[in-house]
Amino acid sequence: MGRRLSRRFFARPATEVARDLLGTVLVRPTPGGTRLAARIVEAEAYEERDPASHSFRGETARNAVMFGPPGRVYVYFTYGMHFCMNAVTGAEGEGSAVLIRAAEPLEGLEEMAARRGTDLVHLLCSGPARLCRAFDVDRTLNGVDLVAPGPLMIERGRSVPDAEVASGPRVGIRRGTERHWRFSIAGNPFVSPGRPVAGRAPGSPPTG
DNA sequence: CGTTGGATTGGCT
DNA sequence: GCCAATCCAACGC
Repeated sequence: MGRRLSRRFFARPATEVARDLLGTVLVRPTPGGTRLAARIVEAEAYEERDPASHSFRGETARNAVMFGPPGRVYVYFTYGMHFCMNAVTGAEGEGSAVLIRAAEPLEGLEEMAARRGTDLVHLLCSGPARLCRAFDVDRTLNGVDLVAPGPLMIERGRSVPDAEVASGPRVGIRRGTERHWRFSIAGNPFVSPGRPVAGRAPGSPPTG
């Protein structure tokens, strides 16, 4: 069992937290008694004054957790069927967070596979909604503290050197595409496939 | 109060 | 490559 990240780790700008979350370990003791764990390989930063962020137009019932203390999980529902999870960052009162997009399964793969309906390891947690599905994360976990013992935590892992960090435009957004706030471990096979971002020049290189 | 479209995914052409 | 699935927050009237 690793050591949990500190509150101070999350009390920084989302861009720094997103980059530093690479290599850390998402841990989920499930109600059934299994421990699920996966190493984060891809994350995106969303700041308050960021047209792509849910917090851009101020606090609402949906995004309230984003404006709360750092280190909690903000879970949202989208496309009528999917959940995605974020780690809240920055100071309390500031609406910023990091979307956790993909992870490399480490423990509890059998349970993840059952929940995901596939045995293919590279499809278990490679995508924000896939990750939530594999980890049984839904809106009932919204607001859970990631730095305290509980149903969802993030623990220290092997740190990832700058040379292994890739960055590029965030996935699936229409505004704020000029901010290259998607961070991933370069070449890691568990990074999500994503989708091309509108407005990119034809033939521009992949963003890793 | 009605409309719109989304930080996605998987299945089909 | 295209599109349906399926809910609901945000926004406009």
